[in-house]
Formats: sequence, structure tokens, C-alpha cells
Amino acid sequence: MEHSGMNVRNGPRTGPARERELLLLGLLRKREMHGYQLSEFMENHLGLFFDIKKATAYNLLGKMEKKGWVTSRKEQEGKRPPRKVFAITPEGEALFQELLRGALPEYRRPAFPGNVPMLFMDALPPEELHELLDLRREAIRERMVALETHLDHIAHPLFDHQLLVLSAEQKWVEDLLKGLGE
Amino acid sequence: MEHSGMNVRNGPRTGPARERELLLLGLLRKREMHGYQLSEFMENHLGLFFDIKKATAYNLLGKMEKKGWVTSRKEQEGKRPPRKVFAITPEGEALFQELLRGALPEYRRPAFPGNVPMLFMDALPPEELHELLDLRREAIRERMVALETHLDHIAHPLFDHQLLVLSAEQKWVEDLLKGLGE
DNA sequence: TTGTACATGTAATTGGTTACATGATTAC
DNA sequence: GTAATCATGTAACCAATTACATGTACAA
Repeated sequence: MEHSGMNVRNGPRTGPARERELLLLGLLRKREMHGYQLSEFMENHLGLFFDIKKATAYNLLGKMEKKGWVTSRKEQEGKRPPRKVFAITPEGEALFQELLRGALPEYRRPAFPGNVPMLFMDALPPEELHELLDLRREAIRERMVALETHLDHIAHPLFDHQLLVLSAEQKWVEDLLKGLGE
Repeated sequence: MEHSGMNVRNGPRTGPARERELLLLGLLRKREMHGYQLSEFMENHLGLFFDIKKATAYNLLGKMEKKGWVTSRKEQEGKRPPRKVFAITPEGEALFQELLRGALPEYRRPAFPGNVPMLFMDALPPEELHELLDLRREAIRERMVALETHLDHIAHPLFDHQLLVLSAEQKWVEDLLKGLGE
């Protein structure tokens, strides 16, 4: 079912699924894991940075197995539900290396969907705008506190990144508030 | 075709389409426009911040018309293709107000898919890592230059936001490089 | 005469989430 | 006995993009 001739040379992977593949491969590279475990790990340790749902992980793992990037073996422990333990293959490792080198030097524009309403601040009466912006400031602050108290240093540099970005956002909102006459 | 009983109380809208609806409504609120025009406007003036494709805009406008948030009238100018000019309705205006007040005070976590590879920096030999991070730094710098020279001040505060975030990212990468022993 | 801008729209596909289905084990 | 945790997976759906289809006008 390879779609004909043209474009078989599927060069350096692009597209939105790329990062998730990289993420799963990179984690499996350190140690083999079963889907549930992987999913929990991401939720517990990487949930502040990335956001992947269980079903997504299971689906992706299935596809990646079909493509030969990972293999799985059944594992039964006691009477618990049987696990499907995934391990990265040499092809998977090669892809990982390629994806990593492709993605690392690139700048991928982050998405700030939460900024859309900022386009229309002029639609609100100044006092109400002030009030709402103040709430936003508070929401950002709360998030910073949450970050700082959640001292799980597994993902260290990303942690710093988050803090830097959050303080930039904080400053921005504060400047806006000042501009409104605090 | 309203899906039955439960949940008819569709309270303050949430979900991913929310911002795009807000965006389209907010723009139509200032003046009526046809799809192509709207789409071009977003590309030219808001393309640095948000990213909506033509087909998406056309589709959304169609749906929003069905829901009664906008109306359209045909307009023929000379022999050019006929235009479908959209205008916001009172219901649309009400929704706009609701969406705006709902979204403004919230903090929506931005997505940084480009940071996934940063999790796996330890998989690379230090000199190569240094090289790749340097390219990333350069990519960020280029983007800042592009922003600064693109002096289209329509979206003023968002512009500042972008710059603040970019310099945070820049600083982050530079700190990483320093940590590697510049 | 070739290409770009204008103008709208549909179809196919991708990517992801929610909701559903199953079932044993452990904790309260 | 009832809820939460462990464990996997599918089906339905939603959102968005790409690719396709159509056709005129104008500029190179």
C-alpha cells in the first residue's frame, strides 16, 4: 500500500506527530515500559510540559510497532492484567537519532491560544478590563507557585524554561495593567 | 438534531474551537468582511501570532452562519467572483461578549512542542549538542529580527508579548550553552 | 501563455480526545 | 460493597489541514 513512486523518499520526518514519536522513543530508549506505565510516567513527570492522553499513547505505540520502531512482548505478573512491554528497535533508535537532530536546532513557534482575547481588550470598559486582567495575572502567579512547589527535578532544564516564560507573561500583564493606570 | 436532553445547558463554551470563533467574531465585529478578506487579514496582520488556514476559516464561517452568529449577503463587484460578506448578528455579539469575558482572565498553558527534543540532550555528544543548540539560538535570534523589522503595529500588545517570550527563550538557550562550557 | 491574485467551497485525510467496554485486584 | 488502581484497547467524534475543483481578471 505504499503510495506510488513519487515521495517514497520520505526524508526527515515533519508534521505534528513528530514530537510525540520522539517523546515515546526517547523514553523507551532509557528503559522498556508498558503502555500504562509510559502514560503514567508522562502524566506524573512531564505533565507540566506536554500533554498526552492514554488513548493517544496506546494508539501511537500500536502504530509504531507496525512500523517496526518498537517491539512488544507480553508479560504477566501474578494475576494482574497482562502487560504489553515495549522496547525500542534498532530502526527506532535510528529514527530517534534522526528526529532528535532534526528537531533540536529548529525553532517551532509556540502557540498561545489564550492570547486571542487580548486582541479585543478595547471592547471592554476600562474598569472591567482591569479586573479581568488582574484575574489573569493571578492565574499566572498561581501557576508559578504550583511549578515552584512541585519540585520534581527530573525534567530540569524544561522546568527553568517554564519559569522564564511564565515570568515573561507575568511582566507583560503587569505592564498592561500599569498602562491602564494601576 | 439537538442531542437529547442532558447538557442542553451548554454554559460558557469551552474546547479548542473557542478561540477561533472568538477571533472571527471579534474581527467581524469591527467591520463586515468576506471570507477571503478575513483570511488575508489574519495572514497579513495576525500571522505572527495565530495561524488559521483558508479552508478552516471558510468552514468555521459556514458553521457559525448555521448557528446564527453571523449572517451573509452576496456581493458582486464588476466581474470578479461573487463575494459572501459576513456580518455579526446580535446573538453573535452576545457570544463574543461571553467568550471574551470567559477567556480573558484564564491562563491557557501555551504549547511548546519544539521543546520535546530538549528532554534528550544527554543522548548527544557534547560538541554536537553545542553545535545544534547554537543553531537553535540563531533561529530564535532570526525570528526576533523578523519581528522587529515587521513594524505592523496593528496588534500592538501581542507584539510585545512575542518579544518578551522570545527573549526568555533566547536567554534559556544561552544559559544552556554556558552550562556546557562556552 | 504562464502565473498570480481573487473568490469560494468540498473531500479526503490526519491527529487527537472522549467515551465506551472489559475485567481483576486492592483499599476503604 | 463500592470505589480506585491496574491494564488494554476500540469506536465515535471533533478539529484542522491538505489537496482538489472551479473560474475570472490581470500582469509578466
